[in-house]
Amino acid sequence: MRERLPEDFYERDALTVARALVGTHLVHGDRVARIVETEAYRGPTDLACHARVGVTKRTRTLYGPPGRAYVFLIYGMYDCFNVVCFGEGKGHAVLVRAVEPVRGVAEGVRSDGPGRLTRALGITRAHDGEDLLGGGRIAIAPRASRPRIAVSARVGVAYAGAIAEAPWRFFDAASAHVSRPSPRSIGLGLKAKAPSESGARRR
DNA sequence: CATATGATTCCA
DNA sequence: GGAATCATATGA
Repeated sequence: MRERLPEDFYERDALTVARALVGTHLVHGDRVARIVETEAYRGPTDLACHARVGVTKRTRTLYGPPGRAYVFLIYGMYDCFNVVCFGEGKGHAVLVRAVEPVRGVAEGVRSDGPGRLTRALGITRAHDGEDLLGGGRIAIAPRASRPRIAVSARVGVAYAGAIAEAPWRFFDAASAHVSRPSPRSIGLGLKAKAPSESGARRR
């Protein structure tokens, strides 16, 4: 069996884990793919995170122990794969948004995008709560080398307000399998301004 | 019980 | 630009 990331890898803030996961390998059975894009979701105070509604049937896994898969259905038709992190009760998780096929994925099958990658790897809601640390079907193996990592705001969470602009998305700057082209490189200090959000709102 | 909506993708 | 499609959350 391939080496797995240890428990303490996941026992850190989602922001740290999200960055560290870029370049690692996601394994499901004989299918292997390299993670090239992630996003951090940081618990109840993060208005884009499912943890904002507290512990419910759906968020039970999210609020559970680190190192487990949190898989949920989105838009009635796609499964999103996340890794629970930080600590039990924290509600932190990292969404894997894109992978590049390494082995066992049919030619021509796309795996850029959270819905596409679960389909390509055969991951479904049936895997929700699976332990990634033990001998389960899904594993994450350490990366061999450190990719050049770019940063941007998260995708598809505009409803969450100002926190949607936080630079909590990480991706391999050299990968051709990222779910969408590098937005502006906000990693270089040039931050795009959201006109509607600037002067108007205050809470 | 009724209704709104989303960490998306695909098609026109 | 808009539809597809359904579990979850929220309010009556």
